[in-house]
Amino acid sequence: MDTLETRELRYFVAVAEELHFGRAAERLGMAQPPLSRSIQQLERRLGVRLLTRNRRGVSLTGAGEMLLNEGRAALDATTAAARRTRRAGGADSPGGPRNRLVLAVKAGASHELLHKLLDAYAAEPDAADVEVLPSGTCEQEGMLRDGRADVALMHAPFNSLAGFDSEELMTEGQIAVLPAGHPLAARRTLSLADVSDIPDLPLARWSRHGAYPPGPGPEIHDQTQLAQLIALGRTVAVFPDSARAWLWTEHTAVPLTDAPPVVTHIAWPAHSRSLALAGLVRTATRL
Amino acid sequence: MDTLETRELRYFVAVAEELHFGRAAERLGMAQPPLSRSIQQLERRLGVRLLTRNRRGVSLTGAGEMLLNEGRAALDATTAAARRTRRAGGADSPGGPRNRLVLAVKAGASHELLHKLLDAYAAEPDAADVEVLPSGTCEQEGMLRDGRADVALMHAPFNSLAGFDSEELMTEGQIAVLPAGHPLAARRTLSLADVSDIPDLPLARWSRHGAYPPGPGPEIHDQTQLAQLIALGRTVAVFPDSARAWLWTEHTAVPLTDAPPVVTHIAWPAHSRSLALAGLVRTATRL
DNA sequence: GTCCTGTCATACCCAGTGGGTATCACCGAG
DNA sequence: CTCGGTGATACCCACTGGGTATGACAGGAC
Repeated sequence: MDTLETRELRYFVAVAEELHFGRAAERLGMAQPPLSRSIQQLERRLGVRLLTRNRRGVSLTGAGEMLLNEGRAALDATTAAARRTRRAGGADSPGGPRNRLVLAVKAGASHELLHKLLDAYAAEPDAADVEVLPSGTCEQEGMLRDGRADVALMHAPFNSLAGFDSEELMTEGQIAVLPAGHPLAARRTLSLADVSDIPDLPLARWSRHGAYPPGPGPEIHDQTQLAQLIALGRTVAVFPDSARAWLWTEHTAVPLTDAPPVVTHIAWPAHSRSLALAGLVRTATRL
Repeated sequence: MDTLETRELRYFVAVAEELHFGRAAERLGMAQPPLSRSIQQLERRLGVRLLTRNRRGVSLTGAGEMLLNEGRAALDATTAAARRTRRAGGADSPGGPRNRLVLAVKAGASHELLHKLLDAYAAEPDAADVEVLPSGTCEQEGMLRDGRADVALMHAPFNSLAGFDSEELMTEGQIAVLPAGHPLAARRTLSLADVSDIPDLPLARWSRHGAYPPGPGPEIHDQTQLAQLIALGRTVAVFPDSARAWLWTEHTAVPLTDAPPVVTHIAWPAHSRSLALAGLVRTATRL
């Protein structure tokens, strides 16, 4: 009577994202009429109009925006439940596979902390198997939310820790990475203003969801590309201190005086009760 | 194929909580056989054993524990989606009802901050209607999670802020509330050790989920009861400073030197995107 | 051992409904 | 006006979620 079914949420989110019943139905692998009817039933049961069907397409009402947002969260929680349950399965038989723990880390982030963590944890008695899952730019949050990962290394202020439990692991300053020959590379320190506005070295633009923000800088989608472009003297980048580990000889690192410090946290879903996770966190905070 | 339905989660959580198919079925308002079958289907689809059916009853496997925990979170998120969407409905027509915002507060907590907040927010242009929802001991978390509330005033370290976004509003010390005539009431300050072990004034035991922790103190379930018992010289209590507002003449408040400070936060679900909520939070942080 | 009891699983049936196809009603663009 | 494209309606069917009756099995009483 008043309990929303997962299917209904999936349908509504599809329609709300596409703002088009036909495309949404196609995405869902079904025909358009039953989808229309389903959404109507949903609106009736909630007693709320979710969409305004005007000539030429559909738009969201306030309640629709709310359901899109809350529904995504609920769907994530549901798929997370399925994923984590599957992952926990089979770990019951005493001689069987051990618990597994999926740790999401930013691809290309400092390996030093990660290595120390994994080594220290593996030495613990009853340690679970840790699978390291490299994630794209700031994708750790989504991975924790929908259960692809159980725990993540996050970097404030780039990742938002909102909605997770976390412990602080490390704080570091930031550096500008410049082509070795560039005049600014001779400076002992720089400010953000210095590097954000170098005429011949525009800041690179990272790919976000397949699109690029506007600007003069080159378009990149991975760190190697960026390193290459810096080495070629085409751009400059700002990184946490620990990025020094992968610099090339063609690169020069200069500390930034006014860049916000980068704080690495270990974060996990607040409701988690996994013993293996607790062990990993304990190990991490002791490092 | 791999998407868990809300119904399945509800069924499984019921069985996992009751550890008994018959009682779970009764609670769900259905017969036992379809429930059994449903759980079997769920196990097949997840490819994981969730329950061990041994002689005389049922127990949870590791995967079952995981699904109980994650499933509860998912169910909460789903009912929250429904509740919040219903609440947001009807606020679209320009002359219609305004947005409503449900604020959960600890029943009996300081009204001063709350009053200031409500007054200041009501003065804002485009302020939503704020419905204040008094909640039992530490129940604000559940209310935020399942959508009965949109935002809450929480008091660290009693409430856990894990899983929510929050802003700090106020910090206060704690006081011991003693019967006015008691010898210790003459002291200028006390320590926690002083009040936790007064032979003639055992600390009261709050009702939690209908049960009481063991101990010598009287059993209580609301603040008035407690005030009464203190006034009668039967017990002592520890409260935040702001509790001074409701003390009786038969009560004496003595500051505690070593009690952890109580920090009042305003907290909300991390994924929330409500404008009304943002306004309330903005008002609160400006107080 | 034989009951009896309490538990979950199986067998079978039925109705409700989710999904499909065909079609309509509507609106804006030419 | 017609046409293309949208969402809604009408109608049908198969599937499956739920019900009842019953089975299988383990413990406890004796």
